[in-house]
Amino acid sequence: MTPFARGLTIGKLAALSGVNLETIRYYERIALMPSPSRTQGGHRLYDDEHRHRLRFIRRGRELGFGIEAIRALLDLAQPGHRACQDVQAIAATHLVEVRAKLADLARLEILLAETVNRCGGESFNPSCPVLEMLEAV
Amino acid sequence: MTPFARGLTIGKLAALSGVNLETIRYYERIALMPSPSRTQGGHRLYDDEHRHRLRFIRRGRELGFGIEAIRALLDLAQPGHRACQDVQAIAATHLVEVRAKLADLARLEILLAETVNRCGGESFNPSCPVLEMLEAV
DNA sequence: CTGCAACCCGTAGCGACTACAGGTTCAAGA
DNA sequence: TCTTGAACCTGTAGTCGCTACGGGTTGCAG
Repeated sequence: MTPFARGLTIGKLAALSGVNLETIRYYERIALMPSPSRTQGGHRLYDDEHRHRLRFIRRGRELGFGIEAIRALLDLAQPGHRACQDVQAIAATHLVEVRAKLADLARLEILLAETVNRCGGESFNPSCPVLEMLEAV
Repeated sequence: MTPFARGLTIGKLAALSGVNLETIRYYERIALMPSPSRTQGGHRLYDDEHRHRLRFIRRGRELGFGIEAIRALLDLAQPGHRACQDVQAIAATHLVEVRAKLADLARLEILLAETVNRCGGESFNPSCPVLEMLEAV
């Protein structure tokens, strides 16, 4: 009946945040998450600030940002020196990369779909279009 | 003036195939490429069969197949037991994965583009849409 | 025959986790 | 109060597909 439910265990935080328990420890090891306080026995105890930060990280990962980008974004999100322009620069750079990957993957999909299709088509094909593509001179 | 230009060095093979020299050695280590013959001094010497196989592997990688898939495809491409149906199954599975990634990335692109756009828009925005997205409750 | 580019091997690093192994702590039920 | 066993701890190694390095050897052209 404590008024403030302080002190989430790592397991609870993991369940609550949707981030794997081992990933949380990993984030601490690479100093993306700060070291939380501990029980006398050494178990980690997290508070709301940790939860917010972890949620920020998870969202960043979902948006495809790399760890270092997220580290930078977390810095830029500090109250006091919130720099929207810098944030936008990071996001814009990331967007360019996402679009490049998207284009690559789209090209791949077309090529692959077309080749697989020629395999399963109705017409008689004695050889294998997929192997032909891989073996073509 | 040897009639058969046998015995490509690994460097020549790398240049010729567009596969990194160290990658070729890596493929040998994981037994994706067979061990070639050697000079007396121990330098690798490749022949046409190696070149064909490496080209097959490179094409497979360009199509996004994983190493184990390529290993399976190489087996299925053996003259004697060429199994188009099995090949097609591997390719179809891969296509499903490619499409899943493509869909993920497309969703991501839309979300990211929309958010970044709200940053750079003409309208006055005192806060940062990117940070807002990352911090949203 | 010298010099140096190309090769050799083995190992470690990348990114972002994930999966152990082998031990300790916590908390709920008896 | 004691016991059980789930949850936690640390540290290390594995994943994928390479890439890079260090320190040594070989090959070939001048």
